[in-house]
This record gives sequence, C-alpha cells and structure tokens, in this order.
Amino acid sequence: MSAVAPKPKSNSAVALEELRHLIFSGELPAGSDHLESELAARLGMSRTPVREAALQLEGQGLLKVRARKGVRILPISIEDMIEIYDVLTELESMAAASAAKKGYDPKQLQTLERTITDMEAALSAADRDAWAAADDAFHAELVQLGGNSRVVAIVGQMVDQVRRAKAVTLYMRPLPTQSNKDHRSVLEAISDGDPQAAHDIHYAHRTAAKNVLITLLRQNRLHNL
Amino acid sequence: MSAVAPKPKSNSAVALEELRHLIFSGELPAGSDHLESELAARLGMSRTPVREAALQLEGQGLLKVRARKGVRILPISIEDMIEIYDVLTELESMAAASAAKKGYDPKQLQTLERTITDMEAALSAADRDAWAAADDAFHAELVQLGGNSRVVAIVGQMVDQVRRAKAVTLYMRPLPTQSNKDHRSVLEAISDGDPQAAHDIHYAHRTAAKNVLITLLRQNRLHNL
DNA sequence: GTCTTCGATGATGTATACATTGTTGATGGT
DNA sequence: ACCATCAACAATGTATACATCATCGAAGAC
Repeated sequence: MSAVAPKPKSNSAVALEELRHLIFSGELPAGSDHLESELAARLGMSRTPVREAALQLEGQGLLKVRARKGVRILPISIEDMIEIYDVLTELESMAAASAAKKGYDPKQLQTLERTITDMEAALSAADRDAWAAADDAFHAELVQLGGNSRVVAIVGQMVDQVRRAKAVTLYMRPLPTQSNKDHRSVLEAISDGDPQAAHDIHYAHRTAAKNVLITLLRQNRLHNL
Repeated sequence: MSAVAPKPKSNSAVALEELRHLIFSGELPAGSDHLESELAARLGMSRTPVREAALQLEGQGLLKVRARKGVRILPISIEDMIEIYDVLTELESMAAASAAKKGYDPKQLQTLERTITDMEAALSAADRDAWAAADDAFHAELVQLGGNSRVVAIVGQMVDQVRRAKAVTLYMRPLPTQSNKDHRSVLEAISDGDPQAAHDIHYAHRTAAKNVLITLLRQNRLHNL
C-alpha cells in the first residue's frame, strides 16, 4: 500500500490551518474585515466550520469576531509588540533555567545544537529566511526543553501574534551576528547545568532583540502591522 | 426609566458563563463526560451556541471536545498544578517589578491596599472563603498594575484552571498568616519603587504557596481534581 | 437645507435537518 | 468458549434555513 496515511482531517481543522496561512502570508492583511460567507466560499465549505475556526483564532488573539461586521484581522501595534516580547523574555528565560536544571546530556541537546548550526550556515549564506526559520526552531526547542507544556503553548501563541511583524523587519535589520553568539552561550549554560547563567544570558538576548525590533519599527513609523 | 441596562447578551455568551459556573461549582465534575445535546437541553438552547462555547473553553484549557464522546471536563493533576504555579510565579513577579517601576502614588495603590486589609479582616474572622476571594483580588490587581494586558489574560486563564483545586485545599491548610505579611511587603516594595524587591518578595511568596499546596495534595493523595 | 424617523438590507446568531463515522453489540464461525 | 466480522446506532461534524438586529439610506417634516 502507499505509505501516506489517508489523514481524515475535519473541515474545521482545515479552516483553522487555511485561515492561519492566509493571515500569516498577508493575503488577509492586518486590519482588514472579511465576511464569514466570503471566507466560507473561499475555502469551499459552509459557514459553520469557518465560524468555529474564527472563534478559536479569536481565542488565539489573531482576529476579532465582530457582530454583523465580519472578522477583523488584528493588527499588532508597537505597544503590543512590547507586551509580547516582555512575556517571551520572561517565559523563555524561565525555560532556559529549567532546561539547565534538568541536566540534559549532549545527545538530548542535539536538536538545539542543530538549530544553531543552521543559523550559522544561514548567516554565512546571508539567507535571512533560512535564518529566521532556524531562529524560530531554536526558541521553540528551547521552551520544549524547559519541560513546561503551558509555557510551550503560551510562547507559541505569542510568536504567532508577532509573526507578521517579524517578517516585515527581517529585511530591514542588519544581519544578526550577535544573536548567534548569544544562542551558543545559552546552549553552553544549559549543557553546563548553570540555570542562572542560562536565564540571564537568554534574558539579555531577548531584551536586546526587543530593543532592536522596537527601534526599527519606530524609525520606520510602522505603528501597525 | 429603570436603572438596569437591558443587557442583550447572546446565547453563546450565556452558554460560556453558565458552563464556566457549572465547572467551577463542581456540578460538572472533573473527568466527567457530557453530550452536547444534554448541555444544550440543560441550558435551554440549541447545540450551536453550546458547541461554540465549548470550543472557546477548550481553548482556555478547561475541557476537551472529543469526537463522538462529548466534552470532557479536564481534571488537574499535580504536575499540571506545578506547571501552572511556575508560570504564575514568573509572570506575577514580573508584574510586581513592572508595577514598582511605574512609580504609582498611594491613591493608585488604594485598591491593592484594600485587598490586603480585606485579607487581614478575613483572617481575624477565620473566614476562609472571604480570605480566598480577597487573595484572588490581590493577585488580579497586582497583574493589573503591572500594565501588561497579555499577562493579565494569561494569569486569568491559569487561575481559572486551578480554581477547583484551590477550593479543595482551602479548608485543609492552616490559616495563611505568613501570606498576609508577604502581600504587605510586596505592596511596600511597589510603593517604594523597588522593582527588584517587589519581584523577589513576590517570587518567594508564590514559591512558598506552591510548595504548601503541592505538599498538601501529595499528602492527601489528591492526584486529580 | 437639514434633521429625524422609518424601513429595507444584509450579516451574524441560532435552530434544525442531514451526513459522517466511531463504537458497540449481536451473530455466526472456528 | 472465544474471536472476528458486520450492521445498527448514536453522537459529532456540517450544511442550510431562518430569526434577529444593527446599519445605512431614503423620504418626509420642520
């Protein structure tokens, strides 16, 4: 038999994926309104699963369902970015400390190490998109190693909310050479089992990243994304 | 005219409120399954708004919608409690530090002060329920003063998830006299504009509270609530 | 000419009918 | 007696029809 599983995905799940893709790709721009009927027609299904998906996405902070006005794709303001980065800084640093406490052996840190080498390779090739993907993977794996599933979920949601803004600034900023050094230092601290160092280094890393991003947005008058 | 606003609440919103109440009151016990049709009949509406409410509650981590098996009220394990308290410790301490940085004047800290005097009064009267309510109010106001709306939302969700467990242990633990001293110290640190102190004191406070709770649950073999 | 009111419009909110699919039980074979 | 297969069932997932209500525009009065 063919190897692929038939994958019986519900329409509601499809709507969720598709809407997320449409939002992240910018096909549904920030601040725009869309009727449930339009979206349903676009996805080739009825309003019901689309509406359910919209409700869930509202819970994830990506859009807002407004009575008789359709769903509005929520723009991210600079103030939102600051809030989100503050949460990310706090929870990721906590995860870094937790990971260091667990005493992982090198084999278990292989995945994290790999994301760093990927970033370094992307940096050498000046491939910003590859770098961003590896950077995402690093942060995702880091919180995973922290071992707190709530933190993983919250961080995932926050990252989703700033995804568009990060994409915009990706080509505006200088190549992040310092970032890579920071990442490797965090890995070393985790590998050495030094929670305080892992926490502090990552905290400083995220704070610096936040400041770069905020400055960039302010300079370019990008108050809503 | 009569003073009360007509309050045109949608059935979906009503379902959300009612289901939350049924869960927190224990009328829908942890681990129990319930058909959408049953719940709809119970709330006097059709399945549609009930289903929408269930989807949102699933996003809030209070229940799980299982295909063809109804919704299951999610029990909270000790491991869940640890995860949640770790997040609460981190984010509330962050909020305490932020609040201290803002330089609030006494008038703006009136509400927080009030929750502390309420706790002290409840403690003198040995009124555990009143104490718990005031304690909730203190933590809610604290994160509010922190000024990060994401933190407010996340902490609110986490508090909801541990609400049942806290209710169970409320009458098992000794009267929390130390807690009140901690609260007042946090208020003082915020009032003094000392972020580090506010952070550290609250962090220690939450950590201690976590340990008390976990120990209590373990001793009483309450692994699921 | 402008303001107000009323009605038509259209989109969400809700109910209901239907399709889909896992589960459970019975039936028959080994 | 036990296991496997199949069929009826039941509950969710989905579509659709309908109710409700805000918004917008037009018409009429001042």
